[in-house]
Amino acid sequence: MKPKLTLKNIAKELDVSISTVSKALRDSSEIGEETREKIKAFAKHYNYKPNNIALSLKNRKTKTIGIIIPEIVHHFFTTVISGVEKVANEMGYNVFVCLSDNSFDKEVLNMEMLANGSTDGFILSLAKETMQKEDYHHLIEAINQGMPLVLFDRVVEDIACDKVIIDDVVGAKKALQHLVDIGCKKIALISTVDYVSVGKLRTRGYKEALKENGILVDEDLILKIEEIEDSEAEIDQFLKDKDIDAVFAVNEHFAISAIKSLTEHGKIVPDDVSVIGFTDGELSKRFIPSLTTVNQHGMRIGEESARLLIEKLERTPSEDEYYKTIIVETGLVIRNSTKSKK
Amino acid sequence: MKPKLTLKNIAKELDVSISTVSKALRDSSEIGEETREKIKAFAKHYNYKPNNIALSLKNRKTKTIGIIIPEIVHHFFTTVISGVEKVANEMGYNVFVCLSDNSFDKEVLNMEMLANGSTDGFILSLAKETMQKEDYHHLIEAINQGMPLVLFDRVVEDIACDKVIIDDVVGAKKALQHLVDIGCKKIALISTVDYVSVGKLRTRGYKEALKENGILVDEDLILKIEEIEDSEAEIDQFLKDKDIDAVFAVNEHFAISAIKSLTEHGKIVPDDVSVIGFTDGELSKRFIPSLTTVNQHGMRIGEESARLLIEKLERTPSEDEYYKTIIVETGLVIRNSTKSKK
DNA sequence: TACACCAACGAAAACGTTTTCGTGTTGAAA
DNA sequence: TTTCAACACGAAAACGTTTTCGTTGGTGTA
Repeated sequence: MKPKLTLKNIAKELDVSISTVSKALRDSSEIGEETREKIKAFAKHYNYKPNNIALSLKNRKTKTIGIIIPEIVHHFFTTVISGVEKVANEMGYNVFVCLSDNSFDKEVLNMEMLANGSTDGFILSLAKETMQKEDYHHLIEAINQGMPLVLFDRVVEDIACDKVIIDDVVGAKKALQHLVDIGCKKIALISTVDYVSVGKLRTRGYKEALKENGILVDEDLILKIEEIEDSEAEIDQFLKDKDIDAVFAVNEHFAISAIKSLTEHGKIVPDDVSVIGFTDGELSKRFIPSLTTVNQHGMRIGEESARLLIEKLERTPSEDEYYKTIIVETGLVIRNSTKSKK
Repeated sequence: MKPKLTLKNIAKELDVSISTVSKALRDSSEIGEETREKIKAFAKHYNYKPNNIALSLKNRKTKTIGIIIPEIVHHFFTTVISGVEKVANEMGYNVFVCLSDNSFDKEVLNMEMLANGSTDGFILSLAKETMQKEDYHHLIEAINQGMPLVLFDRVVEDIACDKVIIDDVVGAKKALQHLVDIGCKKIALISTVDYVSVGKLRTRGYKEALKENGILVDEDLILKIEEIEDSEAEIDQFLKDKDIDAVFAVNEHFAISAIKSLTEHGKIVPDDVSVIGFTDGELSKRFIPSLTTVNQHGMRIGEESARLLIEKLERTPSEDEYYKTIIVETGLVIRNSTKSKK
């Protein structure tokens, strides 16, 4: 294990000063051509690479961004990471991935770890627990420290930062409109509890779409799930002998549980009941019947978030601050869990 | 945006020297109790946190580890990340996640980025392209630089480093034995091309198990898939009017494609044909019929890898080097895509 | 009184860079 | 011969820490 090659080493070896080496490698015109070439040849031969940490310390920027997500074993979030990675790498940035496990404490801890110089900025989707507690002091603190922050997907209105979200309401309405268009009238909703922003918004879209189509909202047809763990039994209990012709679920797991339950109770999907999910994952694509879903475009969300963050990082901070909210459009992917248009 | 609090700032504010502040905060006995308490109170009040970058530079270690994976939108790899994160955080380490997209060039690039001081060591699963090229110079280089390296899942024998793998051969044999035990005799194999180590090993397990049970290996029953993109059509073509009573697939996607194809050609799974997959993901759990699979325990692989790496990082490098290979046992998860024992 | 010793603190180097500001050596113009 | 650029290079500060090694002033002992 040879000692790591540094400017100092090169300088000593070539009997010049450290500054000369540094300048030569950066093609400064201050250095004579002969020495410059000699130094560059030497550096190349011994594969010199400047030490990132030293650079970070000097420049007071690390060229890395941190992303904190509630859980990684979740198709949507992995596509977001994928998008972030992509544009980050294109712009010469590294990505720190941290998991909050939906825990408030871990989220705060992660932010503190990353805020101590490891990272130039954050991309964050809030933990469920955080949204429940409504305690955002760690976000405020980071912003006050001058750390740019981009929230995505699970955001909260009153934090002054950039945001990337999808049109949850519109997305839900698209799904509902499709169900209405194919002739459904008794449409059940399987959602999450209201403090998860997406659950609330999609529920709103569901209700609005129904009203717009002159259908009465029946609260008995709405299920709100707290714990994803035992959702399957809960959904089965809920759907059992309900008189419905469609189900709109706010994620693919709920959608699949619904299909399972319906099938077991002798109903045919999509002939008797049509089912639409949210989040277009592997599951939706490969399930039989394949699922009609609202596509969230996680990759694009990641890309936009990273772009937003890096843009802010590379601007002079003197320019007056303003924050954007980018809304990534959802799309409806029509597959086999819904009837075809009549 | 107030200027970041540093030792220097505190020192000036309290009219002591930088070293005094540093020592006070680290509870050195050199500092008188009065000043010590004063400094600690000040630091706490203004929420001083030492700058990570400066610490890294000073200590020549970053307390972060890098993990490079071929693709993130893949249940197995996300569980591995999850495992790595878990033990890394427990030990006070951060995790850099990088994606190689199965590209050799991106893998090399990622390693170079991380090797320049950003990271104390690597956890890596090789890109498909790398295994095909059999070019491992970047690994060798990293090791020579004194960067500990742990390979997992897709490993290559002759690199001197720690490895965490599963017993692919044994896992495949477990699956095959189960198929034989429930009375299957004409068992097809859907695998990947041989340069992907896991494909080769699972194929070997398949063949060995057949031989041990006195069944002839029929090469016509073996399909090797190059491109995952159009695997569905390829599998359908392959299975169409084959006379078989079981399929063993080296991942869940192939398994599901097989079930689809079989079902479309009028065969019932599992009554007519039993299907076993490898990698126990969401898909396997929720598909109908749910899939019998070989469970790879990605989480444990991640945990073991991180433990191995950190152990090496925290040992004095003087101790004589030796490398471990940890084999994480696979388990057979029996669900509904295989007949019950006769 | 002289000496040693201890407690409490500060100066400075080091980690590996970049960059500003010298400084010494040329060559040519006056 | 003197003067002055231009050229080629080096010294040193800075980024924020930790740590080694002083340097004080005061106290106790012979």
